[in-house]
Amino acid sequence: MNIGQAAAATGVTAKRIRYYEQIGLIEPAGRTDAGYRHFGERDLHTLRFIQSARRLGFSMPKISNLLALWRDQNRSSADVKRLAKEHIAELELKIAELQSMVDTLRHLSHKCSGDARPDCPIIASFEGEPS
Amino acid sequence: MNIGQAAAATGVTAKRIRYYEQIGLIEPAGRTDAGYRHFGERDLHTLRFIQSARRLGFSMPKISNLLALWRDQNRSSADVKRLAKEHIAELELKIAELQSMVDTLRHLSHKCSGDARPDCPIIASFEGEPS
DNA sequence: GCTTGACCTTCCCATATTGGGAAGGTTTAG
DNA sequence: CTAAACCTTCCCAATATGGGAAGGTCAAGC
Repeated sequence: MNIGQAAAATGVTAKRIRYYEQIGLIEPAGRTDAGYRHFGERDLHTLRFIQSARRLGFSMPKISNLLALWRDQNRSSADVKRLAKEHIAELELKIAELQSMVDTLRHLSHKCSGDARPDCPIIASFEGEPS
Repeated sequence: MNIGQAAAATGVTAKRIRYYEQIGLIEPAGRTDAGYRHFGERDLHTLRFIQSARRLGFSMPKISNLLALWRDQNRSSADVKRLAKEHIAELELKIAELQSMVDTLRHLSHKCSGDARPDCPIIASFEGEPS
């Protein structure tokens, strides 16, 4: 199976597969005599694993950790759970930051008449002291 | 006032001030005979404006729009409010994505025993069909 | 007046994670 | 055999910023 077929089978684009190989996230794929990469079931499995983790917002280094645990038959589920909890904490921190922005903007927006006049508390707040 | 003092006065690093000038977000600063940039109150005001908008998560192109409205005495507050609302919508979309990740991870994490055994629903879910 | 340290300048490189595309080789179907 | 559809590597792009090098300038102390 060549890279295009592997991409179609896993949802990971060919570009990304090459990139993952380049940064060492995955093992270099085997090559045909002509230099084409070829992928087996095991490779597809790994790519699907990466795709799943990526959808949950894990960064490349974290995915690398998860892959290592995945391959480690002697892992403890506690290790996996810890990584997951750390990631949850980071996501929630980010959410809180974004929510704080939304709250501020909603508040300002609520006070803005939104008509043809130029006066606007949103713009005005940007002029004020850096809070 | 030179760039270091302007940075201290506004919270925008010297590096960022130069970058903002380079991409055309702000007007090129005046120069001394020796080539040093110098900044006046008006410049500081602009930098503080940018800093405020940045803290609310606006991207550079959006800040550019906001600056244009700020300088436009004939703006309508409706225009500002529209930009704000669009930005709120984007932030909330991002929040929803992150929250969805958190929910999934919490669910998986809840089912993970987190002990010394290797079995882990989190890892297992990454192996499954790409949902 | 000179030295020294703290500034300033521009230029290049790096980040993380892709996507786009060019130039050129390979495979496959007709 | 040809044409299309692949594949390869390499370079450039994006965001918004930081780091650092090489070199010029300014201000303070001696």
